[in-house]
Formats: sequence, structure tokens, C-alpha cells
Amino acid sequence: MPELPEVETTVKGLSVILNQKIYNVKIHTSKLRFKIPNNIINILRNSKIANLRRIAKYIIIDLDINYSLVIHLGMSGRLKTVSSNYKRIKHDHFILYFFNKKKLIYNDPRKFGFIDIVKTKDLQKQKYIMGLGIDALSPNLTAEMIFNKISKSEVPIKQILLNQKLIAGIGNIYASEILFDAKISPLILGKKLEISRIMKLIKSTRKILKKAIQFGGSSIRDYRSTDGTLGNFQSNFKVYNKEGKKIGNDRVKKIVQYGRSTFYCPKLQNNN
DNA sequence: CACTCTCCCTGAAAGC
DNA sequence: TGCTTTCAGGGAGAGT
Repeated sequence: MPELPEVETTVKGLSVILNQKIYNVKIHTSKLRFKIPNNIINILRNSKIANLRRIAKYIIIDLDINYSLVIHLGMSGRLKTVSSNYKRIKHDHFILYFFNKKKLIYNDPRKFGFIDIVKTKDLQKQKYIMGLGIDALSPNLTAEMIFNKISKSEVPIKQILLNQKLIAGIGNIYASEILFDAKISPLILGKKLEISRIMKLIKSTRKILKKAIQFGGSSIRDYRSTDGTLGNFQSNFKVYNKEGKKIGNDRVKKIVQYGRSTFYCPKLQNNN
């Protein structure tokens, strides 16, 4: 599922459309999580891709006309760049056609993602961007910063990691992996975490997310080819989806917190 | 305000 | 084997 590493990997792979000019736009399904704005076609046509970046789990495609295309992959969204002989498949909802014959395709079976077009200068004013906390990979992220925000929190740390208003970019899969790496119980409440363990948590966050990026993301199909090759970090999951797996003399346990599955080792992560 | 729960959707996997 | 049910996950919005 697309979390920070998958989005980062996707953005890097989009470099093939950098500086390319759009000659047409087709919306096959406008009803995603939100409706794709009607004016998007007119704005995008004849514009050029000027810059590619990531904000949390949002893909930002800046155009040369002071507008930015915003794409969120939701849970099942994919972006792929294909050549002119590509035949549209099921759930290809949105297509950009470039003058160099390439196409950019947004495919999303569950339609939980969304596509928006905004003036670049207004990007930070969008409600979905405005509330975001510091990026999980920001070098400016410090333990003190987090401590100040969670030192009174009665919410378990697993849920805190998923709160995009505090730290942006971590999703359900990496939350379990990060807590396992930091040897911190997912059940421990925010207010119980002292600075030293928050430091460890931040260290593990950087380690796990960076490693996942190196491996090309965990579970997204490789947009650079059409062969459906999987990103290969999945095989690096230590606990996610590994219920019952033996680790030392412990076994991975699955619990449900706030309706989300959590995987952890009760003995190795037992600091409640 | 802070927090929890439900829902959006489809396909894979489990259950029968 | 094949049909039916359950589950997965990000985040907005409703509810507490």
C-alpha cells in the first residue's frame, strides 16, 4: 500500500515526464474519493511538467503555468508511465498524453485516491495539505518536538504514528515495522514515552523508511515497466502480516487497534 | 478541541 | 469446485 516510501519511489520514477508537454487529458472516471475538477483538462492541456515532488503521501506535479497537479494514491492507486501502444486496462481512470508519445496513467481499483489541480501558490492553503505535521523523513524532526505534542496523550503510540497531523507519511504497514525495530510496544501510551525512547523511535522511522525506499517500495507495481514486477521490500517485513512467525523465542502477534491491524512481538516489545 | 468510529471501494483470500 | 462473506487500508466527516 502506498505510504511514504512508495510515494517517494513513484515520484522518482516520474522523472521521465519532467519537462514534457501535455497535449491531451482524458478522464475516464471522475468520481474518485473526490470528483476530479472539471477545469483540469483545460488547465493541463499544453502545459509542461516543471517539477516533481512529494509532500507526505501526496504527489505534487508542478506545471510551468503556476498550477500544480496533486495526486494522492489512496490505498490502491498507481501511476504508470507507458508508451503509445499501451492499451487501457480496467481501473485506468485518468490519462495524460505527452507530445513525446508517453502517457501517464492513474489506475486505482478502489478509488480511494484523488486528483486535484490548484494554483501552486495556494497549495499550502489546501485543507488536505495544511493540517499535515512534519514529514517523517525531515531532518528537522526532533524527539523534543514529538515529546511536547504527545506527553499528555492517552493514545497508544501505534495510533500516534498514524496521525498525519503529528508526523506525516507513516501508514499502517510501516507503523508496525518501525515499532518492532524500535522495540517499543504498539500499546504504550504517548504520555508514557520518555525522550530517549522517542529518539529511538525517530531513528527507527528513518532507518525503516529509507531502507524501504532503497528497495523501491513495498507493494506497488513498478510503474516504469508493465510487467507487474513488485517492489521488493515486502520480503523485508519483519512483523507485518507475519502472525505466528517465530522471532527469537517470541511469536508475532496480531491485534486490532482502532480498527487497524497491528503486528508485534509481545516479549520483545514489552515496555508498557 | 481531541479523540473514536464509520464509510468510501474492489479484489484477494478465507469460509462454507 | 464455486458461491458467499470477510477483510484490507488512508483519511474525511460524523459523532462523542
